[in-house]
Amino acid sequence: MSARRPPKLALPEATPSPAVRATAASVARTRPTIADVAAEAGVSKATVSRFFNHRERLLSPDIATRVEAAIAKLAYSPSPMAQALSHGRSRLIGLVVADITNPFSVAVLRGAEKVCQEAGYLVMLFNLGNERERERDAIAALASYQVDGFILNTQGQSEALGKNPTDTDILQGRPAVLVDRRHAALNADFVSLDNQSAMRAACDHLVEQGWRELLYITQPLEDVSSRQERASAFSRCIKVHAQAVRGQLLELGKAMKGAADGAPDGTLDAAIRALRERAGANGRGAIVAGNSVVTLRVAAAMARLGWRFGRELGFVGFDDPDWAPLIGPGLTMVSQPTDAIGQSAAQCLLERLGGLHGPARERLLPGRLVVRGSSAAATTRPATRSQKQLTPPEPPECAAPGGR
Amino acid sequence: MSARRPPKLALPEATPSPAVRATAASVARTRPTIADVAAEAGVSKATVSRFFNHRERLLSPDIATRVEAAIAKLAYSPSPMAQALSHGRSRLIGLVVADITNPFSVAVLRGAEKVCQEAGYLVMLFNLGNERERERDAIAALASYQVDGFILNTQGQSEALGKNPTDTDILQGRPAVLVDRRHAALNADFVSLDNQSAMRAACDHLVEQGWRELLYITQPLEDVSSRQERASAFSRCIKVHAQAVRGQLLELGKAMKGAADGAPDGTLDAAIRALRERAGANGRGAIVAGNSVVTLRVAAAMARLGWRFGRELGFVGFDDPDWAPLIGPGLTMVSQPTDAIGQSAAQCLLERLGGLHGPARERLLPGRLVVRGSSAAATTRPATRSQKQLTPPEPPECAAPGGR
DNA sequence: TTGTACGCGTTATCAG
DNA sequence: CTGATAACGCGTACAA
Repeated sequence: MSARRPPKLALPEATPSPAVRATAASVARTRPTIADVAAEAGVSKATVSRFFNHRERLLSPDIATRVEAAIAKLAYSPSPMAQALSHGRSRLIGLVVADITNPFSVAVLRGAEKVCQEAGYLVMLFNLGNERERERDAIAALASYQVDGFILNTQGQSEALGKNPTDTDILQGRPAVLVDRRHAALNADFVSLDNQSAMRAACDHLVEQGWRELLYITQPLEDVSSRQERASAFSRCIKVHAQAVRGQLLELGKAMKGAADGAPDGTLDAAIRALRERAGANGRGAIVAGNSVVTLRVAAAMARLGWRFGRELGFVGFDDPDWAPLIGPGLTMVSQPTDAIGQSAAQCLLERLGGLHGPARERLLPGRLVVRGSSAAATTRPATRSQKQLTPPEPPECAAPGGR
Repeated sequence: MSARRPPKLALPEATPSPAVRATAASVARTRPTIADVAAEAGVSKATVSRFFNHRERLLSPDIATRVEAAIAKLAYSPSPMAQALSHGRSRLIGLVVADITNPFSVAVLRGAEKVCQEAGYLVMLFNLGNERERERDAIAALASYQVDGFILNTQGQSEALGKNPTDTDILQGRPAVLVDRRHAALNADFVSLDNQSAMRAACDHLVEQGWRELLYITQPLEDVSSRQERASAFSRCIKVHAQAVRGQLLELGKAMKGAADGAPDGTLDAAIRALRERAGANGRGAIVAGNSVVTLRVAAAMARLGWRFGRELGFVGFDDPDWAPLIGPGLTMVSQPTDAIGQSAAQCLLERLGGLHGPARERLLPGRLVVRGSSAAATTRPATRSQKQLTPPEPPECAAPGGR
């Protein structure tokens, strides 16, 4: 509204405006256009356009250099907006994230963004803030900007999409890659941790170290495929080791939107206590946490109880945040190749954008078990440490350190 | 190249193509255009356009409803791309982040994105990955998409910008808001933590609790204004308390790009040891960490030494990550109002976009000191705990828990 | 109050 | 090999 270029007068044969602007462009308030370059080089717009797009088709070296010079002089670069309008591709990639607060999502985002940037794409970000109803809006908003493709890390399984018949079109026929969470109604490539194998590695390790009573703690399964897959993988592991270990699953309540969800804390504490009791006095109960959010809550619970990982209870968690080595004796973690996941997703998408057709692909990347103190052999020291603390000192009331 | 709409034939008076497409649009592969709506409603494109933009100007109720119906029927929404091209505004906001890995940046991003979305803007994200040379490219790339404004959280002070004369134009005259880090060459609004007061609160607290030998640890000051401000604020605090405490500053070496920067760890350990020796046997040495990255490294060092916060050394850090309560006795932290910072930045920008002129503004938000165990009174127990551990057991070599 | 025609910056088609 | 010219989808003076 302020520094907008004054509309050109519609004088039929006045001095051609582009040229005018080009020469007067010494103090140009606006980016040079292809017309400016054309005028500067004394050629037509089409020629300049060809210089960029159809370089293979010979344009006489003479003219080519003239155009090149003009481009350099004016520091011209094509407007992606106009290109999108005309040519149909925006060189934009829409990225929808369920919760930007989740370090996993950020790590993936990072990997994906890197690849996209290197390929000349820009990322448009939409954060759902854990409000899954907004998924439709997010995709629609992105689509309205003509994004060339989508990378989706969202909850929405069947619910949000698929009801409305027009939903099939929601992607506007543009390719999409799903990350970490499958999407029933969408046929798209899928990239994720190999949850099955990862869980297997975690459980095998615990069993091997002598932990015998396992508890898997997860956020609400809801429609989130990765949570479901890990949970069922856990069950399967328990079955495999049936003669040696027992297992149980705890699904945390939904976190109240932003609230400190106080009640669940109580149930979490109780569940942990119960685990220890089930395991008996030999200290062979261990927790498996479904992701870093759960890990955080479990660690807080342990602090409240005055317990220490690797002593009262064993522990393995999914994700490997920076701080995992610093909690207690260090937390044993299944490290996800987040960067690779993000990069892989972006590459998948780029391949599709490059014209690759065919059925939806699935790319499962292996996790890596990072062993630290929290899962150290349970059998070697129950008599020493655990027994000693069998009845742990009552935690100093609620004067817990975390004054949140 | 594949499913592109076939170019309309240039038949002078053939059946008007929009209408054709509208009726055949039952299986439309492309979004409806304003022409489709116009045809459907039996009015001109201009009328439909007016329906959106100049609602106040009377459009006969009759036609208004017809248009409305057509819009609803076709599920039409204007193309922001075309609008941007024509009208000059894209409803896009460019967000440049120095390092998306930094939780602080993410938290700010979150707050900003929320406000932007609510105001109908979409965020285009560009992550610098700590490569400051890319700042120019980032801004240029975003500008090429006609973003209406910028939110910048980048290192670049004078270096990257300001040399090239065209750099003044780099923002294309579009408003920008700087977050956390000032930018010498840019005149733009600035939103940040009130570093001066925050540091003051941190130091006062430590002094009050009896810590007497302070060490401020920061990432390389380089050109990052927030680091510089905190460092000088620290010096000032030391001066204020000169008769009671002594202070020193440690600037960590640049982290090797992605590497485990092994060497600096050694110097960090040495510095911490030296601090404790300076403080003497009364255990009154305390660390102040400039942000959560430093906190992480310090915590790792403490683990290597076998020391515990609040016992061998006191601690206060900037930023308040989730895991702060879980390290040792809980870490005392200066919590930044990250969400508010992000929101405030976005609001600043929206005001500018709304036409607000005037000189660059500066908005400093207060931090909040969250007291936990790591800074608990130093004077009450040096004789008990600290003395006992005066010569800490040599750490078990480099078999540190963190197998990174 | 509504319709017509043009421009925004590019690309693609079709003559030359 | 190069130059007009028509889209792309929309906003907006200008005319009706």
